[in-house]
Amino acid sequence: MNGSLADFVFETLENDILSGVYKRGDTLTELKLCERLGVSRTPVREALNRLKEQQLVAETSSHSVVVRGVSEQDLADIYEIRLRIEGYASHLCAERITEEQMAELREIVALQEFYTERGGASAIRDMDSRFHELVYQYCGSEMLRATLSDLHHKVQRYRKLSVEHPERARVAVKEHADILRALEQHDGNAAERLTVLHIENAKKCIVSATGADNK
Amino acid sequence: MNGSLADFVFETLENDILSGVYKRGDTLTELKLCERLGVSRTPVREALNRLKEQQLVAETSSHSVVVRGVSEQDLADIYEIRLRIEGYASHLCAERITEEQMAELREIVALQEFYTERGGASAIRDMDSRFHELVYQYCGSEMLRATLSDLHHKVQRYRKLSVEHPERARVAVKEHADILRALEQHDGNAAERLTVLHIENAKKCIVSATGADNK
DNA sequence: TGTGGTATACTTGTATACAATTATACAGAT
DNA sequence: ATCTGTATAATTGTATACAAGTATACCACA
Repeated sequence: MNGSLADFVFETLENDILSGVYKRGDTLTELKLCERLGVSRTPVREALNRLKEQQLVAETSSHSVVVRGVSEQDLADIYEIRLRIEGYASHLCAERITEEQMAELREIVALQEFYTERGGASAIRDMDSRFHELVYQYCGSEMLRATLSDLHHKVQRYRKLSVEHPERARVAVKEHADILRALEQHDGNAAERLTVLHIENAKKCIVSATGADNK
Repeated sequence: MNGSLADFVFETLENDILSGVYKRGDTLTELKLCERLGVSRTPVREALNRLKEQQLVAETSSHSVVVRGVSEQDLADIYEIRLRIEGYASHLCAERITEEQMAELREIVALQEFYTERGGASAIRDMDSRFHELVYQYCGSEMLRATLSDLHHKVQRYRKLSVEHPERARVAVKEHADILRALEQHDGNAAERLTVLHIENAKKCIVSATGADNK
């Protein structure tokens, strides 16, 4: 482990919340967490504050912290938001991306193809995440990057728990390759259209897997 | 003052950053802030962490905190994002809003009209904020609420510093009244269209005022 | 049995002490 | 003069002590 204790506590609690160790409505008290994790209150407080910012926990009127989690409805809502802005990010990215940055993206997609053939769920997820994060980064809008990164991160955490869909993985990597080509040609419209399609498909897959629905 | 010291420190630093007391690139050290504000490191650390989450400061590789602020480019980017999702929020709101919630919104718009006639820049801004925040809340999507609230808050902080535009205030309140009517009739499409228009106009105004541009 | 009040324990907010890491300044060598 | 190594100072990470507020349990009383 390399990061700070606050990072460690944050990641532990994040996992515990998303994997159901703590259920929605449970209340977290600093001292009990200290005892369980073997650290002092300072890193625990920092972790709790970060969880608050990320909406994974909420604060009651009397300053106690209760678990909120990410509901299936949240997940559906996140996709609805991404549908409306992630295409724009790809559009900007196509207009602004440099050759050096393109090389990085190509590398990621190649690796993703490799792991999809070879099998390796966590590596596939990693490559998937990195592809999206790089597009967010190279779109040149820091606000867009921060917003999308936050939403994407929430989905990733959720997906980590669900069973992977090998068929979806194969299609997803192909969709990434399509987007890559559009970025390569600096074709903003195509990149946007293909990205929206990609999100729509991802949404369908995860919504049918979890049973969440927006209607 | 009612909130915690951490709140106080956060608000103070937020204002100081946006009003130029601290300029982009300045490095903030905990101890100096403690001395200046007369509090201990604990609330200062919490405030700095919140500023990090909000991208108002950034952390260097060696854990020191440097001011980032909200650039005019950030502002333009925020409007581009809001253009793409705030209409959706209004659409959902129109479909889901209750009569009780409508009453609240009516009250806000009435007050905004009152202050616009009477003059009172800060009250007008307050009502404007509250109108938008209520729509975010009543759209029923917590993810959308959190995302838009964050973006809107960033803009508000920025606007607090710029000179008010009396003409724009008059038009804005009229646009709110139009949106209100669409919500009243549960007409999602109209609410969406009018909201996009509202954001477009707000963007034009603030972009021309600050000189920021997206092209 | 139910209600109100008080003492107690619990929990969070804040300050501070200590440890570990990182930056700075200065002396000596080349 | 510049570079390098080391000692020192500055800064952050973590733990803990103390204060203030909040909830809880228990008892007296109606």
